[in-house]
Amino acid sequence: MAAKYERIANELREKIRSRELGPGDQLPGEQQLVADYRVSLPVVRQALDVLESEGLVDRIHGRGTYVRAPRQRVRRTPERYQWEKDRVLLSEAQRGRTGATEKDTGLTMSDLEFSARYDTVHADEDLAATFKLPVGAKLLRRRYSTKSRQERAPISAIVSYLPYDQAAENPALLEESNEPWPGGTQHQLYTIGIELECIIDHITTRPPGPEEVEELDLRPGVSVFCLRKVSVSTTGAIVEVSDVVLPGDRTEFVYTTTLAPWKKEGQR
Amino acid sequence: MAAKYERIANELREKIRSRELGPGDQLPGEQQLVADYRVSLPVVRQALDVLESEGLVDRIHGRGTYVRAPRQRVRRTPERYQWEKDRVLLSEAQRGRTGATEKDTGLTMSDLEFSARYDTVHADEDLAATFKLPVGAKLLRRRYSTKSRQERAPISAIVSYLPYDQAAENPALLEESNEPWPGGTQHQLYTIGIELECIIDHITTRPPGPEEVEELDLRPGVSVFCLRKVSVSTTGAIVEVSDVVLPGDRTEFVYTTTLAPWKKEGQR
DNA sequence: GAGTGGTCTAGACCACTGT
DNA sequence: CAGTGGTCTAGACCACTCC
Repeated sequence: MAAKYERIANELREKIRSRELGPGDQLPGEQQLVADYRVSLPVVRQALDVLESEGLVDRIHGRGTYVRAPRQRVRRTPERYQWEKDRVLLSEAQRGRTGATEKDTGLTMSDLEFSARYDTVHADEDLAATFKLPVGAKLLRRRYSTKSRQERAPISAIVSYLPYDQAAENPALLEESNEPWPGGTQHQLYTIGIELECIIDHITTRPPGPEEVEELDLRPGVSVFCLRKVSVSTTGAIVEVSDVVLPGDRTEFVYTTTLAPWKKEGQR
Repeated sequence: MAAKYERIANELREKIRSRELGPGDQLPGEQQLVADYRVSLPVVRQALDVLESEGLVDRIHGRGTYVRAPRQRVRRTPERYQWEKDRVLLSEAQRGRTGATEKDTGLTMSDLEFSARYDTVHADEDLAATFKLPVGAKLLRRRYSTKSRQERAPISAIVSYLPYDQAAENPALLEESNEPWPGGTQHQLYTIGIELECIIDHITTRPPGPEEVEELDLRPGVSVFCLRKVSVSTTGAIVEVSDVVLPGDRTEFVYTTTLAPWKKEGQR
């Protein structure tokens, strides 16, 4: 009852799972499969479409179809937030020496190409709800892009929002030409008297749009992580919201929850 | 230079993004598009394949192609871990009354269909590294499935691993017939003298296999979240590892990181 | 039954990668 | 150059949904 393309996909998938075809191995050519299974070319291609969308194979034009190897994931932990906060109180020279991206990647400042674009937008329903501001509230939008100079590997694309009136308290914060700001956003907030109490991470996943496939160099079938970072000040106000899009096959989030001890004895 | 199917996909995508076609709206039929764009049927279908894999449209056999509406996401926060820990010290009657799944969903015990299967496996490289045990170490594997009795909606599929020798200290823990255990895993660990110090969540995403598409009722293009939960006892030992697979379009993780205050004054 | 999407054939021609 | 995947045509027939 199963469709022919499903049968072919199933058999090839089984060979991959059983390691008969290991990572990096080449699959039979399309014409070979046409002959093996006595079907037409589009059917074979449809079967390979399935495997590609499951992330099992890579198709390389002019070379062949290969079993995809799992990718090395970059770990992202919330420890960076405390690290960033502690850095705010250092001298400007110390703050300028290195940023959070360098800490993550181990690259130095000179390896990185950094760009920032500022503009103002009005809060849509979603942002308004997150900020607990009315729809249409004026926001400063800051878009950051960091790339490695060597490889054309894009490291991250970040969109950050600040309530406009809050940012305007220090006019220097409205100028994109001041980027990269030594000490980052937490230091920028510090210049207008804001200390962060906590940061709330919201993690979702979704398929990428075509721009993101281009930008993040994603293979077919790979989803992206969306991290929405909500920063809360010690006064309880929501002072920044930022959205980070990360490649789903190269990222891992790690969060540790410490539990309060039982009051009474509980050991045997 | 763009392929015909890409042009069609781009135009339709633009209509969806601009809200000219809103969630739930029907797209033109395939034959209609064939006529509109003067291309063959497979080209139109290829364009729709693209939009489907981007999660923008649903294709319903015999009815039509519709703009997909975003799904309501279920929030998952680590507060449940503390809640589970506190519950361990309650009486058996109190523990039996409700479990973590009910807390999440608001459903009652009688609405839920619970099943558990136990067996033993040997640690592969991945599990061995997580447990910090040698490869091949004996593990008790416990697979849980919880479904709502009304809808055929599967709520979660969980695989949990315990070091076998550790679990064997209380023979009752080796019997799947004792499930559902009042008070859950943390109470089970309590019976062998283990108190949890912290739980470490590792979050990744990947495309689903065909079984998961079936099991979780996933639409094409939707990835799954994989949550690996590592439980550490107060003695520093890794006492449980569990893997949870969640639908990527219906799940959101929320983690709050509280930051230590600056020692000196930092307000203006 | 009318309308819709799902599968399949048999072939053509183009574009990219390697030697 | 040979070998490989990428795009496309012009049809045929089946399967599902709704009236």
